[in-house]
Amino acid sequence: MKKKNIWSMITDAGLKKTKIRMNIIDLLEKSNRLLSAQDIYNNFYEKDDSMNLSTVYRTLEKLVEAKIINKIHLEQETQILYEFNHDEHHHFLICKSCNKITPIYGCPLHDYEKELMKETGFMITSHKIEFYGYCIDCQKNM
Amino acid sequence: MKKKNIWSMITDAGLKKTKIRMNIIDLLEKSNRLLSAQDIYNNFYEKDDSMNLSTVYRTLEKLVEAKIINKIHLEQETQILYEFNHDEHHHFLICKSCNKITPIYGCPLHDYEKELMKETGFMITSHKIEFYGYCIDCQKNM
DNA sequence: CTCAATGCAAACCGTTTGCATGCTC
DNA sequence: GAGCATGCAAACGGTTTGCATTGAG
Repeated sequence: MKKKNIWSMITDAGLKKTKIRMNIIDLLEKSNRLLSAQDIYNNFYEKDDSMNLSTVYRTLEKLVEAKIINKIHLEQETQILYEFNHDEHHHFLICKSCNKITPIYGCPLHDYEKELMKETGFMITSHKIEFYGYCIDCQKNM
Repeated sequence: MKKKNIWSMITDAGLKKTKIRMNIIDLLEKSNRLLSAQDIYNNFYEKDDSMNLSTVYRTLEKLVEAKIINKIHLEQETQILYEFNHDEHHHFLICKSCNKITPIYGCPLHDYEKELMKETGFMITSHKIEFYGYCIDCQKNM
């Protein structure tokens, strides 16, 4: 994503433009996998960019509030993971063997939720699905 | 549940029969809500039954392994929760206002999983759904 | 008598917080 | 210059572990 676009995401959210925020958004946007705070910290640390774990956590918190990124809490993961928010509803396939996490777009719950709400009176506003199993590669090695 | 049945669940799992295990299974079986290790500890502590948090954790671990109870990791909960295993597939409705957790039986994902497996090649072995929203009582107070 | 179960204290680990300093607006 | 952002160190909170002791089979 262009630098200019990221800057404007930051200012549109009422946040101050700082190099750290810019870099973290950029990293998440380019990443093809979910990243933990520690992953992000390591990434910059390895490049000799000074970075502080607390700052990473505080930055991630702000970016989640601003809906620039999503916070993902998966059952089997000890760490909280983050992804760039592409504004597309999705869930995850999680391989129990290699831990690879694959997003899947599309969602089967729309009608079911309507039905559930009618039955229970509970007002459903969101949901979360995790699928567990084995990815193609791991199936081959089994 | 009868004491005898609980004793046999323990021995069937190859575990030694101890008062603590018996009591924890009994408590979970009688509880109408999910309990954390701390909840369980408190319950006995309040009754002046000596109890140790490490032991609670170790006992819960064993009982989960033995499939006598289920371990439930919910996104918004800081603590891991436990329930007696009634061997009925279910998910949870979670009220964002009062935090009440309501189990719902029945599941809409069966066909969808088949379809997903065909599309992706991923072998799905289990899944987890959490529904978030507002329970009837909290809707009234809104 | 043996090995699993328990109690206690300390460690663990991801995350959060208090406070002093730096930097954006 | 005001107030948000950052760095550092310490705290936090749920959970786990090491080790000595107890107790079930």
